[in-house]
Amino acid sequence: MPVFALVDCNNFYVSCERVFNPELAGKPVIVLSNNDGCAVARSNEAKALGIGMGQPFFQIKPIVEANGVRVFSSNYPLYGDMSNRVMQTLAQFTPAMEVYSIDEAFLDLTGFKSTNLADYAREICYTVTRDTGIPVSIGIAPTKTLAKIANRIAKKSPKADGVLDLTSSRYRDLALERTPVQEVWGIGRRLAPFFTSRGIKTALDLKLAPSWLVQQKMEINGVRMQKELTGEHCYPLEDNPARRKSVSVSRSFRTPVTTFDELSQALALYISRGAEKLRHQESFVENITVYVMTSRFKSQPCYYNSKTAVLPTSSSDTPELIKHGKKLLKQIFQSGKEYTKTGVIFSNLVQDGQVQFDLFDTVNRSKQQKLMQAMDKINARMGSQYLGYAAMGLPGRQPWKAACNHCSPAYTTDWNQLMNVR
DNA sequence: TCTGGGGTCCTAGGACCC
DNA sequence: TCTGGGGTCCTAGGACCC
Repeated sequence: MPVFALVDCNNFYVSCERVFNPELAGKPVIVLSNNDGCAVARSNEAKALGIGMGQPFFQIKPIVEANGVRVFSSNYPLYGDMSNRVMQTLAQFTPAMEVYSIDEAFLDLTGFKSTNLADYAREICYTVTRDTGIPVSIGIAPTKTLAKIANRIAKKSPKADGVLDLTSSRYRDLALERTPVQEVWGIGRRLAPFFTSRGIKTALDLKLAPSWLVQQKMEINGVRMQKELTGEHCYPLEDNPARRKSVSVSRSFRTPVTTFDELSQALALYISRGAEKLRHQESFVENITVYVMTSRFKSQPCYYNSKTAVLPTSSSDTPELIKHGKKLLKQIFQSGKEYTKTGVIFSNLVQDGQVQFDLFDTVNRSKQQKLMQAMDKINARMGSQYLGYAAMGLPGRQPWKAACNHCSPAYTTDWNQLMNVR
């Protein structure tokens, strides 16, 4: 029987802020999404005040002000770096692991029979907190879906106190009974009402539900989910992450943008970020999609338009991609609209050596690549955007740039922002 | 006034081919 | 009057995840 341990950081972004700001302990804290839009991480104290996941900041402002909730803009360089530290610590405890997201990892504990798994998990929790400052919870089970459920209870139940082992089938059904169906991994906001309206309200109900019903609604994924709930594993540990199959970059604007020039500057910046990601994983893009949109929350209908181009020769060259992107943007830009967002999606990625060359290509591609390598090197050392293209507009003169009114310092990734200890 | 961003997988259906 | 069958490939859209 395989054994999976799902390790999940508690209120991860908030915990990262607390590491460098210990006076936040015990206080309500939230971290906002990009552009200071929504609450995407909440301390337990903030949850207790009724602040929901993904709630717009302007809606919760009264609660924030009345209770002295500490607010942070999201600081992804910091969270990314803290995540790496947590993952490195976890790697010491298992022969194989899958980094599932910025704050979660599946550990393969198959064959750790001689060990008391719950004790071992507590040791992991202790070590991660000691070495990184981040508190974690652990759920253990023979399938990933059950490990997710175990983790959720480990986090919530005072009795479990951060660790729950469901490898023995004895308490499994009890755990499933205590798990609302919408909390099951793979049941989202569409499927949940479908099942609850048919009397399938808990994970246990879902496990026992007629398989034809689940299969009819969810196809192959429903079959797998029911099997996983019974303890038969269908999803293996993916310990060798493949390259991304697509790369996208988009941001909401601080205030709506109306001119082509500003829209085009923002797009150029996002394309250059995306091209960096491509080069980082040594991919070249074949299909480039550009889109624009206006607000979804206004009385007039939202305008959304996108256009895709197939490049004659796949590329990861920033200026070349900007040129293509601008051409696409021209085709979908309509004046008189208040744009709130633009973005680029790179799809059909190929690797070096698979690039299909255009017979009539006149570009010196190896020279191009050397230039990009040099630029990436300089930016890695001097800070991103140290070298950029004029097409992005000048730093300090990009009024569309997202709001970040509550940002903490990049404590661990920028020499100029190290912590001062007095 | 103010509502995030980046991914994956799956399927249906159309285009096209023999 | 009456017009096949079986593939593949691609795309758009829908669902989910964090």
